[in-house]
Amino acid sequence: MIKILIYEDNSQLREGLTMLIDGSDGFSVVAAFKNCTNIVEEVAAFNPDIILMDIDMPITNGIEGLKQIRKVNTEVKILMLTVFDDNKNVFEAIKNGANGYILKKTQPSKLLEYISEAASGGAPMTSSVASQVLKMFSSLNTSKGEDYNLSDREKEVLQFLVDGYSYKMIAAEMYIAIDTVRSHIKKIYEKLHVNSKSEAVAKAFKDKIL
Amino acid sequence: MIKILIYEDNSQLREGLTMLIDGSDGFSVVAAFKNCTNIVEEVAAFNPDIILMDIDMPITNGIEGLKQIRKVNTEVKILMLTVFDDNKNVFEAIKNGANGYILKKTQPSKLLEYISEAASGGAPMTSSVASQVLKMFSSLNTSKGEDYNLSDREKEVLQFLVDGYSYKMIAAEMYIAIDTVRSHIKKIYEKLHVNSKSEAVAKAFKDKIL
DNA sequence: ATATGAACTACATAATTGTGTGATTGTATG
DNA sequence: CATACAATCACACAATTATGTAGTTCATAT
Repeated sequence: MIKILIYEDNSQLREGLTMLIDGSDGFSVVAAFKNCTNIVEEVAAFNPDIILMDIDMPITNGIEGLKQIRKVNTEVKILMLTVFDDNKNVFEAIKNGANGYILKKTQPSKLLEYISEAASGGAPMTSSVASQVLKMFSSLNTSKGEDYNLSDREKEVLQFLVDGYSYKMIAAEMYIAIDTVRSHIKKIYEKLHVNSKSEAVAKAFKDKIL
Repeated sequence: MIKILIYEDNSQLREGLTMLIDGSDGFSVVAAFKNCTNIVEEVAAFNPDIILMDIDMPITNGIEGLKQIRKVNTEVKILMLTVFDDNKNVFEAIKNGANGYILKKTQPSKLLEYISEAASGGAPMTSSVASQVLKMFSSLNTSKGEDYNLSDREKEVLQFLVDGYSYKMIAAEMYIAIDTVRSHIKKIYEKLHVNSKSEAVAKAFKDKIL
């Protein structure tokens, strides 16, 4: 028997969900609340397997609720429910350890299926949401491709800059004169089109040089 | 009518898939091949809506096939098919622009559903695969948790540092005296345990402050 | 009510960084 | 062979940054 806890501010939907789920074999709604004000206590008290969490709720929204639970409980599966597959929320939810993200327009039969999947360790997602996730993923990972063709030695120096070394320290580490370090750095700045250490460091991170 | 192209080395499965899909209303298999040696030409010739791509194929594997198509065609939807939801392949496939990732053990009815979803812009995934994707996502993105409790104003200043502003420029942007900027920065350095601009910038990136 | 801390300003000094100009050596590459 | 370029070093000057000490104001929390 899968124990389910529901957070949904719309009372009609809340009751509808409860009836649907409770009326199905193998599923049991242990409680349903209209806000997540006392969510931590409630989760501890009812010890559910799955939480259905509406995102758009007044006072404490679903993302906040998610964060609060995850601070104390990483076990319970949390399915986010929402009307829109809006980019920002999807991202936030995933970052904070949601186990699935489904749209409210999902048909009842599917919903039960999703709950089962989540209970057995899967991550059910409406496919439009999944599509967004994939896009984010591949965009996050694409390197800018920009190539500043730094020489090997210049890359070494840049690495030291990123690691917070002063010119003097770099000179010592590389067994070269401090003026040589200056000279390398001057060249690096030209190639990266910057004119300060911190800009160079920022660019090294942003463009994933090194 | 959704036009489908199949790549699958196992002839039994290839024919099974073809029969299943071709026998369903609204779906049409335009061709099926046992390897992706000439995939670019084939895709150009048949102009399918969806490609079902087996990952585990001899000679040119599915990931390679995927890459080759994506070089010349970003429109066609590509569904990866595999026996295992093995981590590395999932990651590679997503990075290279796959539109979905489903296990071969998926029931036929589901498969058709997945194809439809992909055709309409979704990203169907077996939920166990989705679960992996989410894990990757959150692990890639997990902030170190380190909280340096910078004040709002300090965060603003740090952001300017990251953007390569000098003290003078920051003072101008924030309508405060340069000495105030110094003062904020001193505080920031204390909180981050650094003692130079570039170190602060590096830490801001590394620990995803801001 | 008082203490705490954020935000602000000021002045001074030392250290580091940024920039210009110039030079030598060795290694490729056409 | 000439040219280009990476890597090395040097000197000088200006600008920026780092650090210390010190004070005011305002809001918030104990």
